[in-house]
Amino acid sequence: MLTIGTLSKKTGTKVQTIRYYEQIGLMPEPGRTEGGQRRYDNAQLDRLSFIRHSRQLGFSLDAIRELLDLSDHPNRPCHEADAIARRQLKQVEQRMARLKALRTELKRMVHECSGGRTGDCKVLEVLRDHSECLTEHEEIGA
Amino acid sequence: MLTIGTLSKKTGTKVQTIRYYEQIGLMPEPGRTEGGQRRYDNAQLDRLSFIRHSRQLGFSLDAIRELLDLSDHPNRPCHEADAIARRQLKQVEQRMARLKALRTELKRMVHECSGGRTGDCKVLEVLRDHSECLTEHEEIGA
DNA sequence: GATACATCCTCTAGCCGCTAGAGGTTCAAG
DNA sequence: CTTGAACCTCTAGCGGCTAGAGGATGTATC
Repeated sequence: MLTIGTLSKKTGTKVQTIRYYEQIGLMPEPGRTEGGQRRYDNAQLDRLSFIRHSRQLGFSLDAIRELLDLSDHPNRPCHEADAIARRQLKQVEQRMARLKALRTELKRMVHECSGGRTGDCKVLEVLRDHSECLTEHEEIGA
Repeated sequence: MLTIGTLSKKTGTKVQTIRYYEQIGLMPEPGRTEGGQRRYDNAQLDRLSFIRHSRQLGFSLDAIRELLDLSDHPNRPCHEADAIARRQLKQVEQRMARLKALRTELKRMVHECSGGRTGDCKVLEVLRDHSECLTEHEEIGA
């Protein structure tokens, strides 16, 4: 049986985060000692590893909830899991495309800065005037 | 003089967001009508455009605060603005590198899914077992 | 058995950058 | 003078944690 601290170290998850996952129902309520401290078993270690690994791959907690559910039912068809992963892949690709455009613009800004006064600074000038940009980059979130 | 709604449309910023920027001191307090409604001038329109454009390029509100401050003092040397932009560029490049690794992994997962039962699903298998991954992808945030 | 002290507990509040909604007021057109 | 769109303030919520207060427990050592 593992304490929350041990689980924390083994999975690289902060103690508070583990408790948070329990609170939102992503991790099950573990057993407790007489004094009320949490004790975990290996199934729970595996579950947390799954969650963490999924987070590292960028899945949202909601997506992970679905994936865990699928993982808990090995006889269901797996196209749903596949769909979730494809969705995630698509998102990653969209974000990459956006970042690529941003990088281009930032590089140009930085290269053109001649190191004089802020009044003539190309960086600030570009920020002031979107029409100096080569690309559109409308979306802000994500 | 512009109403907040007009300013909103001109800059593509939601009304609440404009008020939020005022609240956190990023936008100055505008003039008011007798009845208490906000009225903006062109300087404020420019400022908001600057903010929005910077956001589109991924700058944090804190970074934008610095940039605005620099922009307000045209006689200072501009290496600070340059440094902020370089920092931002670096961040973008790091995020791109991370996303690239994620994309590789996700692609592999999706390609290897044979469409059977979840019990044999490659997607779920990879999530269960990090050692099946080709790349490390440790960081979660950002 | 006492003591020390690391780890655990719950609870609340905060981070970023907004966004939504309730409930009420003002402005401008007709 | 009435309508109704747009405005006002205020509070609370999103995701995904993170930090800290203030107190209880567990384990190793004497």
